[in-house]
Amino acid sequence: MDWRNVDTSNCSVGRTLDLIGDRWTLLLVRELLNDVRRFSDLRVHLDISAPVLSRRLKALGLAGLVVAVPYKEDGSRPRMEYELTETGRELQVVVLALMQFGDQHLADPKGPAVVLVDAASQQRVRLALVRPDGSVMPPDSLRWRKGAAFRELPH
Amino acid sequence: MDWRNVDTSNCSVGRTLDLIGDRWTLLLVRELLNDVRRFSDLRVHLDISAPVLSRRLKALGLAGLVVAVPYKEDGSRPRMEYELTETGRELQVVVLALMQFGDQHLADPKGPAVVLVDAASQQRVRLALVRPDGSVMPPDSLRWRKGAAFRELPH
DNA sequence: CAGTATCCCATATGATACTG
DNA sequence: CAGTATCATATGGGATACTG
Repeated sequence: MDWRNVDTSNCSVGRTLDLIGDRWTLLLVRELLNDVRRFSDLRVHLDISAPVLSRRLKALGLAGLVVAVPYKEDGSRPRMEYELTETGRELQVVVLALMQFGDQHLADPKGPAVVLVDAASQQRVRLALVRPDGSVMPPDSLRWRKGAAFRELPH
Repeated sequence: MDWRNVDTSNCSVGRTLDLIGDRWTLLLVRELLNDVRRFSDLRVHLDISAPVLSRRLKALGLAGLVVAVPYKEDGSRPRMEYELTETGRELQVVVLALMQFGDQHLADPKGPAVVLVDAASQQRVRLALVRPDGSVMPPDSLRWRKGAAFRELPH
């Protein structure tokens, strides 16, 4: 398959980048994955301006990745907490991929700031390519093939 | 671990986003991973303007992710081909993560345009979290723990 | 044709000031 | 305090015109 003839207007990489390909969204997702849910916590921890945070949350809501759920503390007005939807939580793989690349190639010489572990075994885990039977595949034997919605480039 | 106290200025997610977190770079990496290597091929296939393509290639070169190697066709002046370095090729995991999310949640109802297969077995493959022994872990039992370069947030 | 320099514009961001 | 409206600015992108 010559990739130059693939109609990439239909490619999931580009579609996903349209959704989350700005400087803040994935950092925001990282926070939400780690249960930072309140506007002011997000604002302070990300060091993001309030208007931008507000807009990003709305955009993610519109895309169905985040929902606002009200909570109430004694004596104060109800406020909102923001949490990832099931779909939004699946962005985890993107955040982890960024983290894995950064840890390997841009990291602090001392090592990673954060490591990923399996809650059950406490072993460190990583992203890898796996076959349907669950076996791990070497990254260089990956091939891209035409899928159901494949389109040749017109002309 | 309360993530609100983590000093995220040292986080690999953010560091990687600084490097490739714009709307073009990862699409460019997708092309390079698929052996589209020439300036004009990249320009046409991505539908990107020449100045931007030029700037992105330079930036990626500076970051050590891409190198320009000269080639010569009979009768014409030598030109450049752009290819990913070993480090650059490791961005594959990021591109695949975007693709996997998009295929699952933003895709054409007909299915994915492109599928990933293992060259040896021709089986479809996917990104998953695996333990050191190569066994696959369920995504919801993932935990983030302090790593060697962990820093608490001042104050 | 391969690539770059220049200029212009769209968009994203932050500061500030505001509302409930 | 939780958020939003408004505005100024920075950054990234494209059009055009240029060089070798």
